[in-house]
Order: sequence, then structure tokens, then C-alpha cells
Amino acid sequence: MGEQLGGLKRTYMCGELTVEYVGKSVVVMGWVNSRRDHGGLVFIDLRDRTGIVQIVFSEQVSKEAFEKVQSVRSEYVLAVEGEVVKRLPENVNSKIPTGEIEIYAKNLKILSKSETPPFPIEDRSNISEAVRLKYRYLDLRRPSMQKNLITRFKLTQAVREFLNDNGFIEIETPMLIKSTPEGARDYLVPSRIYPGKFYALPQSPQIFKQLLMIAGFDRYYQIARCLRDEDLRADRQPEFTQIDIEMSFVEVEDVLDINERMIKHVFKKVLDVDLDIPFRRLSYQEAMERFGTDKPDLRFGMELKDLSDILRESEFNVFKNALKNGGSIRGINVKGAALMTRKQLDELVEFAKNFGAKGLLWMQVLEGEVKSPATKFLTEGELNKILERLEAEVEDLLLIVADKDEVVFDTLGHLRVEMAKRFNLIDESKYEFVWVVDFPLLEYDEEEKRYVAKHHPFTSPKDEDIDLLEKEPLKVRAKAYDVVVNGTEIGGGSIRIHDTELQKRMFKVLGFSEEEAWKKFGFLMEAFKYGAPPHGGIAYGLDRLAMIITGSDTIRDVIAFPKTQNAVCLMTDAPSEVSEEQLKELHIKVDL
RNA sequence: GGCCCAAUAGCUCAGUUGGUUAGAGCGCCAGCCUGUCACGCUGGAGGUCGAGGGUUCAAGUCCCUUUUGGGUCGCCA
Repeated sequence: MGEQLGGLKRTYMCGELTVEYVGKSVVVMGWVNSRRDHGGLVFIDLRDRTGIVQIVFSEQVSKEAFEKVQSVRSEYVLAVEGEVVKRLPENVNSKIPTGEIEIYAKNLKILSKSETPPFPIEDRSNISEAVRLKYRYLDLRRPSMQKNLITRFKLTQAVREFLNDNGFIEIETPMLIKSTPEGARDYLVPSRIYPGKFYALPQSPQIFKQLLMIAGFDRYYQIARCLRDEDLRADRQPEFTQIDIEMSFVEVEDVLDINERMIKHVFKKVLDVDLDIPFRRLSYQEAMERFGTDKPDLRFGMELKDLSDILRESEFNVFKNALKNGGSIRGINVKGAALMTRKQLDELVEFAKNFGAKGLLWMQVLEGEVKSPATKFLTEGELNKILERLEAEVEDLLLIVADKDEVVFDTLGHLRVEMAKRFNLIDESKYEFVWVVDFPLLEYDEEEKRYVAKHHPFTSPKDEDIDLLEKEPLKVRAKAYDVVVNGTEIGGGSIRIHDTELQKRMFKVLGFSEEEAWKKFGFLMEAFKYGAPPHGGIAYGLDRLAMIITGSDTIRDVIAFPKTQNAVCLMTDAPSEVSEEQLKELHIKVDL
């Protein structure tokens, strides 16, 4: 059994001891990072969240402590009382901040023993995700994970600081809410009191924040947990956190402006990075045409170029069909990549097919010739114009896709990023922010055979496009915006509809009958009747933002207890079966 | 739901064309060591090769099924 503290007080954290403390009697507490036993002399590196300090045990200092330390092993929890001593110059460890001093141990308490941990508690070993998640509390003991969670904390502090100073009020909204159509699959919670009825867990506080605006809170924020029952990715967890913000009496520019200032504040506070504001702005249309995506990575060029006009008269069937079907022909220029092998090129074609492209046309621009499966189908004039349009030079690789616009953009957009990664074109030290604005309000859902909201059904159309709502729904642009950094969408929002009539028209376009709309969103429509201010806001993916700021590859590394790709918690084994009694109480029969 | 990668000692991995008793580094255990800090030296323990089935004289290795972890497309307003 471990010893009790017995009144012993910690006086310093391990990482804060420096030469300034030489001569002081101190008490430190922490975990054994490592033990180096030299027989007559034992070194222990003691670790807490602030760092590591070396403790020296020898018979001369304390026979009792020296004898006690013989049994100490990795990850034992110790309290050490001793004197801070300056190390001899030849013994200084310049790799750690406390490396100029050490503690001569006079008194040792073994507060807790530890079995040998399943993996070493250090940053340099890369342990499989499964083992890390099963022993998450040990994984979180590693310095890099501690740093990540502390950075995340600083991030939320900086956000709160800014919003508090700018008149925003933090308000909580319910977790047990009404299930509404549209959007992601809900997590459901059965009601015990009302057999057969369910609450939903919120996908976001969207409707509640709008109701808070109607209630007159004017500026609201919340760091809110959101839940969506959809398939996971490196940057998606079933539960995640949003920085949720809403403001009254504002237009698009007002929202963008205050958010730029907030992001600038946060980056300064957390990373000491000075961002230039205002951020660049791109319309959705322009983002798609130049980068093939609505979340462009602006740290490098390689922009898409439209070749349709050049190939208008082409006899090549691939081009002809694409244009005939209302599509386009576009390409990118991968500088200096011409010398790829045939196998690598074939792999690129396969890569392109992932995004629905039927093929990918490559052109190797070589000294005096262009190697490509397409050259024989092109006139010399066409070829030269393509080279000119893509600013091709010797050793460049041109990649061309002809298809529906949607497929062309998606394929080239992904190829652009993939090639930039392969050829190391990305400056990792940069933060390239951009607002993508003027999103389409609606898109057509082939499965459901109806229009669906691209953002959400409360998003306001642009004033000048309102009249197109019924006539040409796909042409209506929204007062919606996303903030993108380095190719990752970290936040998005919109100015909302605050008018009952317009909201009704919107529901109608979405294919809801009056009754349906009223049944699902009646409380909101009702609220609109009593004086709704113009309002809008934004929501950030806090986890993604933390991922960017810490330079992590996955949001799991900035979440204390994440789930696997199959939405399982390996530590607690959730989800799990529940007792018959629990099910009975909820009037639920499991049908497997 | 589709596609791709991985699974061998506690951890990270190697294991050739199917062929003797499955290896390495780290960790662990024991002994030695008063200046290490990825301590060192000597010795030792440790394996259901993810699981099931098949082919074969013989399977970690080939085939099928399956489970788990990861990546990705669909999906995620």
C-alpha cells in the first residue's frame, strides 16, 4: 500500500525549479519518468505536468531514502523532500529546463506503486491508436498530449476573453431536445415518462441560439457539445465541441469583422502569431473554379484553369461528351513533376477515379515534345493553347479532367492537394485564412428527389436573389460564410431568416407542407411572430481549431477521451448492453 | 455501404521461394556499478504469429471468412 501524505505539502512543481532555487529545501511530487541505478547512487527523473527534475539518492544524503528508493520503478508516485543543488558544469543536462540543478533527496515517500505500464510514457515512441485509447489515462500522461490539452484550454480561454470583452453573454442550452428533420442523424434518448417518445441530443444549439436572439440577448456564445450519429474521420468524432456564436442587428460583414478580430486575438494569445486582417474573401463560385473546393488551401498555387473554350471544337470523344453534357474541361499544372513513372501516373488515374472521374489525362511536358495519351487526338493549335493556358514549361506535368463540373472540381481539387503534399509545396509554418462567401442556398438531393439546404433551413437568401427562390432555386445565393484555414473548414455560419413569411417560403421550397413545417418547427415560427431581430452568427469546430493550432493530424489528439472510427470508447467499452430492467422501464424491445 | 493499409513478445518491428527449435531493439526480472540523464556491463524470463476454416507431407508465410485499429469515398445542414 502507498504511504499517506501525512501533512507533507508540495512546495514546487518539477518543471519550475532552476538555479534560482539553489540551496532551498523543497518538496516535489510526481511520477517516476525514469530510474538510473548506479549502485551507490540512484538518479530518479520525477515528472509532473510542468516537466522533469532529477532527484539524486545516495547514502551520504539519507541512508533511509536511499534504501527506500531501491524498490522504486517507473511510474511510481513519489513525494520527495530535499535540497536543490547546482550541478557541476560537466553534469549539466542542457536538454531540459531544470538541467542545471538537481534535488538531493533527504526524505522519500512512495505514495503509490505502479505496475509496468503497457507502453513507455514518452513522446518519441509512436504507439498504436488502439493501445493508446485503451490506456488513455497513460497516453494523456505523455508530455505532448498534456501540451495539446493545455493549448486547447488556452484557446478556449482566449475565445472567452475576447467574447466577454465584446459584450457576449455565455448561455447554456439543453442537451435533451426535440428531434428535427434535416441535417445529420440524431442520437436519440428514450423518454421513460412518455413511452415511445424520444429526445434527441443536439447536433448544434442552432435553433436555441436563434430563440435567444428573439429573447433579446443580442450577443450570445457558448462552448457547446454537439452530437451527430454519422461515420467518423480523422477530423470527425461523434461528439465534438463548437464555439457557438450569435448576434442581433448585424449583416454578413459585421459577423466576419468581429470574428476576424477574435481569431486574431486567439492566435496572438495562444501562438504569439500576428495575423493580418481582414482575411481574404472568395465567393463559393470563385473558390470552386480556382481551387476545386469550397475549403481551399491557399498556402500554394497550382490553380485550376478552364480549357473548355480551347477544346470547344475538339473531336476527342472524352472532351466532346463532357462539353455536350454541360460539363467542362479543366486542368492543373504540377510544376516539375513530368518525370513520374508510368506506374505512378496510372496510380494518379486511379486516385482520380475515387472522385467519380471516368479518367484523368496527363501530359508530360518534355524537352521538344509532350508525352500524353491525348496528343494524337489534339490539333497542334489546341495543344499549344493548353500549354499556354497552363503556363507549361519543360518538366511540368499537366493533369486534365473532362466531366460534369462537379466531378471536374472535386477531382482536380483533391489532386491539387495530393500533388502539393507529394511534392512538398506546402509551407507548414503559414496560416492562410480565407472567408468563403455566397454559398448556394440549396442543392438538389438525388436520393430524396428534392431541394435541401446547403447550410441549414434557417439561412437567409441574399436580398437580390430572393425572387429566384421559387423560379430557379439552385441559383439562389445564401448569406452564408465559412472560415477556412490551410484547407480546413474551421467554422461556418449565416445570417438567418427572421421573417415568418420568408421562412415559410423556404420550408415550401424544401418540400415541407405547411403542416409538416409547423409540426417540426412550429415553436420557431411562433417565436418569429413576436418580434425577431435580424440576426446571424457562426459556429467553429473547436476540435479542428485546436488540431490546427497544435499541429495535430487528428482531432483525437486534442480530445481527452475520444472514440474510435467505429464510435467505440476502448477504455470504458461504450456502447454496451444494458439490463432488462432498464429496457423495460423505457418500454424498449431490442430487435436484433 | 464501398475501397485501401495494418495486426507476430509488454511496446515498436523484421521474418526471403511454404521447410529445423519464430528473431531484433526497447521494456521487464536478477546481479554488478558514485555522475547518469535514451546510463553501462553480465545473465534471464517472456509467443494462441488477431480469430475460424481450407490447400499442403509441411502454413507466421498461400486461399476463404471474420474481428479489431487506422485512412478514405459515400455520408456529415
